[in-house]
Amino acid sequence: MPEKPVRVRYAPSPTGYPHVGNIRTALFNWLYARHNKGSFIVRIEDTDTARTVDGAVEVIMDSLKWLGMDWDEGPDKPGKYGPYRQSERLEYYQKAAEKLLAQGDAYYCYCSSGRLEEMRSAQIARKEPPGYDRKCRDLSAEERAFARASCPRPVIRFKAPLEGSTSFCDVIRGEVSFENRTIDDFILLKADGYPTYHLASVVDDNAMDISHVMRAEEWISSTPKHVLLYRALGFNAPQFAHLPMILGPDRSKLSKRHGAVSITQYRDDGYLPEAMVNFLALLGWSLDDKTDIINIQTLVENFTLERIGKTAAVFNREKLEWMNGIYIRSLEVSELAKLAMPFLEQELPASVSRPVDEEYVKKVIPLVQERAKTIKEIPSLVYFFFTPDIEYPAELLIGKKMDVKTTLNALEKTLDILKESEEFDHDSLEHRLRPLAEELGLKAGQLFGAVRVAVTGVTVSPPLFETMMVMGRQACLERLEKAVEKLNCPEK
RNA sequence: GCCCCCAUCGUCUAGAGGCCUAGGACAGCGGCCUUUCAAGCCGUCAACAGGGAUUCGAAUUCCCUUGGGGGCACCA
Repeated sequence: MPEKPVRVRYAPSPTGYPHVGNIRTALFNWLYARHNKGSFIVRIEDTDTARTVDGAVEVIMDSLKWLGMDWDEGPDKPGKYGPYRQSERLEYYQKAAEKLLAQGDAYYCYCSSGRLEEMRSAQIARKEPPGYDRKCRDLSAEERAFARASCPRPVIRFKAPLEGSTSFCDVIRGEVSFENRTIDDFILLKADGYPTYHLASVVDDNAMDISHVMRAEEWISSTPKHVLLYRALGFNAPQFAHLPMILGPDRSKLSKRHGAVSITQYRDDGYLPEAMVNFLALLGWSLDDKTDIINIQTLVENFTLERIGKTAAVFNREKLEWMNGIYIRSLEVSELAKLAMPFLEQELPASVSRPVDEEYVKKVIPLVQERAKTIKEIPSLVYFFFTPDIEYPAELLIGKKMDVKTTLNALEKTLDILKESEEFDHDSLEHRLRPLAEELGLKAGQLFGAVRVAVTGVTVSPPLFETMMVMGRQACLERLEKAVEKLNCPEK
């Protein structure tokens, strides 16, 4: 039996920016397509005209591109199954609805949203499951004509079976079964002529020859509706794979109140796409019992549905950070410098002249590469390399078990030594300053601490000698002199 | 309320009846290295939700309970 080619789709609705859950779904679909040399299709589900957000489609596509997911068919890549925006496919849904109407599998419903709302709240008050009471299901011709007069734009509902059960085989969860009496007479076509998700996705997945529907677990309870639709329409249903949910730290469905959930936020926060992909892949999937760092090619080579888990996963930002650090450290210096540029331009103080010198950035970057967890934090780690002046309180110069006198003396001696020679590389600094500490009866850390503050303005910095080297002899001497001044005239 | 799904360290997970004294990773803690901070290395803490059943043997199979999550829109 020849295997059907794998055709999977990512079907976002442009009602906002894609969050990590959506993107993880996209990633699994993409990985599955690439692993099986199949097709990855992007279909825009813009059937909710009221909630559609301008520019959302662009952000969605950008997000996919950023993460390295390419698509074979999509709104900007017409294939033989297009168009790929549901708003441009209304006729298909219309036709399907009419077929169901003609077959007696669907009916017009004239109920006002007001009545529906009242009905629902009454049901909830009575602790009954909310659902349509099927008032319009079996209207006579006269009743229909009468209703039509007051409601010229009826919706079309599916006539769900009242008895029996509907089941399907989920690739991840196995057999899932629902009692038909729990299935509502859901709406197929809305009053505005647009389809609901249920109709549209079934019609399109069929028309586009989708082999596997991979989507989040939240869809599992609407799947029997889809199965019923496939059947009524005479379509073969695809394979279903319901992916485990990604939850917030409070174990509830991810939403805005969980902070950064939009994938673009992570890009803006200085995360690398490689780290993001790696991390997301591990939310609900694993390679084996020990591998955490997996590049995208390895992911493609090894991605199978069998290794997808069933349990919802909490989005663990600390692990993402750790992983991002790993990827930052694996970058070439010039690459990291390039990635850091926009963040430096953005975050460096106004006193730093623009444009920022990329060649200088390349010299600075190696000093923070193993210290940064995100690219965004780089400016705060290196700003003193760029600012014409540094600000810090004089007391900062005085370290543990030090006082004004000893600190002043240490800095003056340091200046003397540094002025003696033009040499300013790591080794020469080391060979001259370390003995100085001993000579002054100070621990290396005490001397270097004072010099560090004098040169950088902070107590935490990259290794001192490398820092001084990159900063240059002239700048260092000037800053040391300023520090001495500060200690001499405390009011300064 | 009804329906569905799920259940291993705080978190992500490995585990398809004996390999489990339950493995890895993040976080935490301790240490080494060290001029600060990191990085790196070493070590440590920490879980099979509970109860039955099947079996010579169960984290792994079945049932119940409990817990968590999701769904129940003219939203997707």
